[in-house]
Amino acid sequence: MIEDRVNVESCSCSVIHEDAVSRARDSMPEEETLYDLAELFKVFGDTTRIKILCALFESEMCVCDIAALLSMNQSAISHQLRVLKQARLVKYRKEGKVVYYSLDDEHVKQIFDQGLVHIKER
Amino acid sequence: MIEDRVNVESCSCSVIHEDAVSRARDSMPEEETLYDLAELFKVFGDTTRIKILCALFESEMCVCDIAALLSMNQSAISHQLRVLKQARLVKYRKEGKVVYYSLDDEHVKQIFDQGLVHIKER
DNA sequence: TGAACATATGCTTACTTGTTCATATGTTCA
DNA sequence: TGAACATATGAACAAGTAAGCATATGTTCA
Repeated sequence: MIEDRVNVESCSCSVIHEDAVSRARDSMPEEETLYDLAELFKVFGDTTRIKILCALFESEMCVCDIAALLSMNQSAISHQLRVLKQARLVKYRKEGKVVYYSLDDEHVKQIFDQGLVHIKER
Repeated sequence: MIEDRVNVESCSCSVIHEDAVSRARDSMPEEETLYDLAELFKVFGDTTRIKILCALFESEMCVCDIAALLSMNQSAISHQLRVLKQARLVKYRKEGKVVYYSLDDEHVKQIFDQGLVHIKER
């Protein structure tokens, strides 16, 4: 062996701690899981959506209510509710022409609260 | 009163459930808190950063190790570590020219795990 | 001191994303 | 049926962002 350090393509530098790297590689969840996880947190990563979730902690609400609460137009809220719905963070029920949104899941609040704990300390 | 429904500016529709809206308004954390929370989750909302955090669950690592592990170049990792550092999710120690990064906080894993629980069910 | 190396950073580019506007869908009620 | 209304959605635009390149900083060691 001419080189005893492994050069990985698209990385200009060499592995310093082989053991740590391979342990990390072994413990790493599969690609898809990590992707889904990032997608989930991405949904939490917007002020409008955070506010919507926060509002729904209190009670179910229709689109108009949320729009009024946040002083935003109905379309913007509707678009964001779609994102939340796709992430299975909210569910809805229809009553005539009114659509009521509520939390789909108890984890939502737990994730939210864990985040709060982090930003609150210091 | 000619109108008994409140029309809020920049919202084309009217409040349907006054009580729910005002309750939500009262329970809503202050603007800054919600903003910070969204910023925090935004940091979790990227596959590269998720992978970096995941690697650091196992042990501290230097920039080159992480770059090799993720098959990405050193610059990209360094940029992302900066973001993680600013969000106080990772800390670092220097040993000569090598910089070792590790988790700053126990919440990181708890937030991570809560997210995992959500995506794993169904 | 100077070469080698680990890391950081400014700039640029390609891509993503939140919001708005206009309009479509679907429901109620006179 | 048709007007009024709640919601959804497609297109367009502006703002934000991740990654790469080039280079700067700072450390070690001969």
